[in-house]
Amino acid sequence: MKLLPPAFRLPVAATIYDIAERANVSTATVSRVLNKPAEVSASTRSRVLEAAQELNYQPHASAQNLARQHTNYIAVVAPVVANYFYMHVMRGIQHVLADREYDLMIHVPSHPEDIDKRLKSAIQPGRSDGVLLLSTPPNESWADRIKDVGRPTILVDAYHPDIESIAVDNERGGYDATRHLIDLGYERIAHITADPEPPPATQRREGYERALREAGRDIDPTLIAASDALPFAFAEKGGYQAMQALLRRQPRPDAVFAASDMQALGALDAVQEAGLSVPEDIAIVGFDDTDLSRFAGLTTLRQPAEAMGKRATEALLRHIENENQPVSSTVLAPQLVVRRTCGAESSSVSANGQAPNKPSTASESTPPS
Amino acid sequence: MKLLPPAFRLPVAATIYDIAERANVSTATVSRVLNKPAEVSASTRSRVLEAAQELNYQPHASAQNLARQHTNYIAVVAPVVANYFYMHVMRGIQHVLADREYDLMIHVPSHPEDIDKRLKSAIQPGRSDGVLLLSTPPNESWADRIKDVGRPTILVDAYHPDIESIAVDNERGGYDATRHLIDLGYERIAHITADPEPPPATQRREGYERALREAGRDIDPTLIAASDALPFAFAEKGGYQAMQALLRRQPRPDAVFAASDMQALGALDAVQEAGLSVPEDIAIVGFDDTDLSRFAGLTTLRQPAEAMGKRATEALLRHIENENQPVSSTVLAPQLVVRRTCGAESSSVSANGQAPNKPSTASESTPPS
DNA sequence: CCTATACATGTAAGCGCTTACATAATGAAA
DNA sequence: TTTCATTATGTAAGCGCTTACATGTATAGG
Repeated sequence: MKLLPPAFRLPVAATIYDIAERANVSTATVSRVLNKPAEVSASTRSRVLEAAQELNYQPHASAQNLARQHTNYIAVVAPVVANYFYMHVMRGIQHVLADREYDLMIHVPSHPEDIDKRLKSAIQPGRSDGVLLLSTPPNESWADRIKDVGRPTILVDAYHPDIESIAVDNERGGYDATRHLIDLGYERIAHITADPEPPPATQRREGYERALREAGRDIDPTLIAASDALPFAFAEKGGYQAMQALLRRQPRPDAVFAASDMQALGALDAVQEAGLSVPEDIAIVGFDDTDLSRFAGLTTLRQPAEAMGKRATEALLRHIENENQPVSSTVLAPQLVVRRTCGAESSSVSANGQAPNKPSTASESTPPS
Repeated sequence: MKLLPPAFRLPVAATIYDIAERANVSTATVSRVLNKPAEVSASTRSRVLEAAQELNYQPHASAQNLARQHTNYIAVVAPVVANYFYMHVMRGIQHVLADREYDLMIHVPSHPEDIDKRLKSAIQPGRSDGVLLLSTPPNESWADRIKDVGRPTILVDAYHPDIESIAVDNERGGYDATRHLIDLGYERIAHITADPEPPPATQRREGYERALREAGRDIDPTLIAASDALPFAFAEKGGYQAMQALLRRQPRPDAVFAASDMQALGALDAVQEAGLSVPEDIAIVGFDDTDLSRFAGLTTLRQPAEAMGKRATEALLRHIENENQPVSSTVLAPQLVVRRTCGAESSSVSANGQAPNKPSTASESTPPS
């Protein structure tokens, strides 16, 4: 080991070769004491450990990944980062990964065309051991690709028959939301969705329509407003614009079910800006139940985001760690959270608008694949 | 290439060897067409490309990382995921990374003792090309370690003389918040912090104290409430508990400056729960300006989180891509955002509690290091 | 026609680690 | 003492890619 003055010593990390030399053993032995210490005698083990200590050794992750044929990385692709729903899903993911030796890699497309690039990256060989696709339903071509590559993959808030998935029952949520509004006596119930309409939005709309039909009402297409889905379908701005359109209808709707909380919040803004009040003039129900909704007093359908993240990650690890798990798709029931904006203000509501806990209606099913 | 029936073909990815064989060239040539296509003749280039196409080739990331001696990964370590401030910082990071070929790795400690493990992982050889430390001030030992390892590192919302950093002027923010309350005529201005107190909280408290002193008032230690910092110092629960304590003081404080918006929101809850109202009985000012605050009508000091993420990432890339950048530390001025909870309701306020845009007081300085 | 030059491709040595297999050393059984 | 396990260690071949260098081939200049 030739010494150079500190200023000129490049910060080049020690390798197992350095340790081997210093401890007078082969690199194989070094590797063994680091990975399966039981297989090496106590005396050389301590000699090696000491050398490693002195050299401040840290294994080179890429080299390990290459040699071991796995990375201990989990890739997640999500449409956006700064969003309450994904944030909570991430918390769930992070929660189960905390005790395990996996690191999290996150891929977020910067625009819709970027999705392909991100997906490709996520399933690229040597990049991750498994991938979590949040609100990113794969088309057939991608589904094939995923199966071909054989990289364990779980869909969250999306569905495909051949890939394990976990999602909320969106149709039911849409139904429950609308039904709630009907029961409260609203007459002209509008709906806010996005265009193009992501699959979950479609299902929510279908639930909305079913509730209306079941109540013997016609579906008035002029009461369904689809806002521009870019950059993110469920964003606040879309709800704001869609609501503005709805306010121009004659007669005006007296209630709105928005496909997301962010849209609902945008709608709320638009209503108030028009000098009307919620829920007196127009009632609003959202979908998601982000923290924001609590503060805004939004009535909404709760998606158990954190739980979804947790369960998805557990499923993913199961697939990574034992081959040949059957693929299952589980659907969670969303839960109606009644707050201020629907005008159902019957029971007392706590300071922050949180409704008293309703009996849980959550249920789930894991249909055979 | 021996063919097996599909069911038995393990999904083993094609390598450059497969391509080389199929295109009748050496692996060096394959690598060249993939990386520096200009150096190879058009005819063999297309032959290779075709073979790659047919084999559905994707390079093995770990192998590339090992051979190239860099990963194109950026590691970020943040104390929590599900938090509005970090979410926005992340958005900034993601935004600048979008066009570049870097992927994001995120490390979040599951509890305070876990930080070491995460930091170690973040700077481990072969794991990232650079690291962003959010609200994670390194102690001396870690600072040394980081310098030794030579991995480019940027501190966000933290400071260390030897490491590039970007943060808001917390002392000034604390001063401005308190000053605002003083100017509005409040007499007994309390403060909510955390215990142990993270450095930014200390600075905010110092600003609070300076404003008080400057106004010729005494600092009443019974008006400074420090809540339990776990699991996350700036969390809602802490503010709630601290506020409960403050409400027991005689005479009661008539205003509170909380070290974070989440704490402020918790405090707001506590006040309302006690049957008092904001701002009539007690005024509240927070720090951060998350979206939550907008909906809650919270007066607060805005930290430009997204901009911080952006600039930190740009700085990081600068360090990664050209050696020997000088280390600089930049501090941004926080900006007072007046809303409902401080009782300054002079000007009209838009529907969601957003104050009309004040002239920006933002400024910044980049002291020589 | 010979040589110098440029360009295209191949050879092989890494990058830092893991691991199957071979070898050596030790002690117990015969 | 010889033999056979058993255990500890070393040897070397990968993992899949990149790249310095060597070699080969075509082209232009003399």
